[in-house]
Amino acid sequence: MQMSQLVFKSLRESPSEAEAKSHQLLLRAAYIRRLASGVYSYLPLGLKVLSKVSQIIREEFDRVGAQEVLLPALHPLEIWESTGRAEKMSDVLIHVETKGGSFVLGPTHEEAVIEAVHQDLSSYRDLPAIVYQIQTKFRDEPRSRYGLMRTREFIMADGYSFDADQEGMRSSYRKIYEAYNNAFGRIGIPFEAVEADSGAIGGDVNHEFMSPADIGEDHYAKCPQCDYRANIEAARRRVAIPAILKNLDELPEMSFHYTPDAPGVDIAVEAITKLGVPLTAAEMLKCLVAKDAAGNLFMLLVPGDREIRVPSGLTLLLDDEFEQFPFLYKGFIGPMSAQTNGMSVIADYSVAAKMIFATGGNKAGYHVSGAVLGRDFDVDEFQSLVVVREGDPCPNCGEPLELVRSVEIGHTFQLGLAYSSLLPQASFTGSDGEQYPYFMGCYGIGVTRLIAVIAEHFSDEKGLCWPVSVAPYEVVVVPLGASRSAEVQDTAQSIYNELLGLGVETLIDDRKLSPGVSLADVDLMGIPLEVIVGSKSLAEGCVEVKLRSDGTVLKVGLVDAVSLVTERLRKLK
RNA sequence: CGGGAAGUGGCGCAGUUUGGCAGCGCGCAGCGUUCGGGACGCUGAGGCCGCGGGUUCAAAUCCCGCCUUCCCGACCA
Repeated sequence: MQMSQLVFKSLRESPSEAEAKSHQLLLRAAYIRRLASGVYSYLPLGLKVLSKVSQIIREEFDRVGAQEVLLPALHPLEIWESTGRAEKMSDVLIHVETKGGSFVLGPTHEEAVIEAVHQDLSSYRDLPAIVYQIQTKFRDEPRSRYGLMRTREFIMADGYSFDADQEGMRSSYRKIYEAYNNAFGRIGIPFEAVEADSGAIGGDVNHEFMSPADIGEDHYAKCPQCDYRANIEAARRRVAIPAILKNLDELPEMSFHYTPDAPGVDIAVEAITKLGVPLTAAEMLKCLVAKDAAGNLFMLLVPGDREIRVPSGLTLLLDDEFEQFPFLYKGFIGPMSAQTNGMSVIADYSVAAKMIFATGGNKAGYHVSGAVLGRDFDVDEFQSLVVVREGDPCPNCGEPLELVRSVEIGHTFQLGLAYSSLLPQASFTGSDGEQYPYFMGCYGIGVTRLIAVIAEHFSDEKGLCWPVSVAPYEVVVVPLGASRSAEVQDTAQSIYNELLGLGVETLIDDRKLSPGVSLADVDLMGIPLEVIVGSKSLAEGCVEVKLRSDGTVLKVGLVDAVSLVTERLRKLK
């Protein structure tokens, strides 16, 4: 490709809207252009990268036996109503009214894929099957940001597996897990698979693939000692529970304190301390009330200095929901007699370790101190209920955990029967002639987000710096002063032709520009290998081969130039 | 949805305080001189100053309303 023909013009300064490095560079080097907030066009260079990333993912899906399909982006509203997700995911759904009825733009494709394949997977003989697509998704993000990082329209590679039983599902899951590791490995970015929370999609075991990055919006806990890795939303910590519990008889009585204007933990601690009972936030019991889908109430107990991690399946009560329960005094809730009021009590393990707490008095304006586990309140179940912090003990080995800022680039779910149990058509006939629901899995890679992550990771002060696996071109030939020197012109042209002839994806900067501009543009663009042809080195019978990633330049004789380039390319791959 | 900042030629910005010819740098077009790391001279094109209303002899500038964009937070398969 001749750069004079390429739809490309670099920007010397980045548009003020761009904050993240990847966003700035992708705009400056003419890979993408913004159409609206969180909506981007891919220019020729951007599309080349997108195609390469997609192709790697495609090959790895294919390698484990998944079959590519293409599902619609436009979904009849009814299929979303059929699983209740028109309601559940209403925040992100973009609605489209047409002469033919109400539609939504697909943010994900569980319903659509079932509609697409269930006729063809109607017998146990048809299973297992994995299909995938690489397609545009639409989500009405409340806050798109960081260029391709979080957008309202983005491309995802999403796979769906269909199995006859749980063991089959696990086996399909392992295949995709492997495919993901291979795909991210080929691209060459750092990543780790971590245990994850299943969130709104629901289901059983799942993993997130995280890539550490400064612009990451997620954190995961990592144990430096063992292989424990978990998303902050799923991470647990170890709590040591003393073997000998305190003797109840020797403990102080529970006493009430009048703390009228002290609903939160911090001000309650202050108020109670002022009343002559010194206290820290850690000695306070934070009591939150949540409900499950069936409307059952749960009281969740964590130490006052910790943030709660709400178990999946539960949601905290909203303000107006509190009013439905006269025994709940918001800001003054305590665990005493929770069971009598129909609540199950779930406490963090650390509650069992400490046993004595100050907490809400279950009366407006009152707190208590000296509430003792097993005497003044009871716990139905202990769990790890707090959001882990840097330094918390690893649940496996007890070493202090580290928190890593990262970007979610992929997610794999074992859905089990979560969707197939809701949709009668999501079933097959077993060998006994009965109908059974599919055991499903679903898997997603944010392809366009990946581009942002790659750009973020592979860039320096000069610009982008793509790994060969996804670079828009492998080599760029840069003649310096070609308009003044027929020799430079001819040499560059013949190297270019020769590389093209060998099937190397090559670009030549045939624009009539001064050398500084040309070299700066080419660096900004981030092509892995630059072949610089100038009169100075030509006088010695040489050209220069520059490795963009580390800036090293190798002078090489004319006759060896092409073979050196192809050899270096081979090494880089 | 809450808090903050900003919208002036393709990009970056000044001008708004104190109303009075719409400017600068980059980019773009032409000519010439340059030429191994974003060169220079001359000439030129390109603007509904986000949109709508109001005040005024006069509005980029003051007032009211709206829209858009970005940042922080809430949210997030």
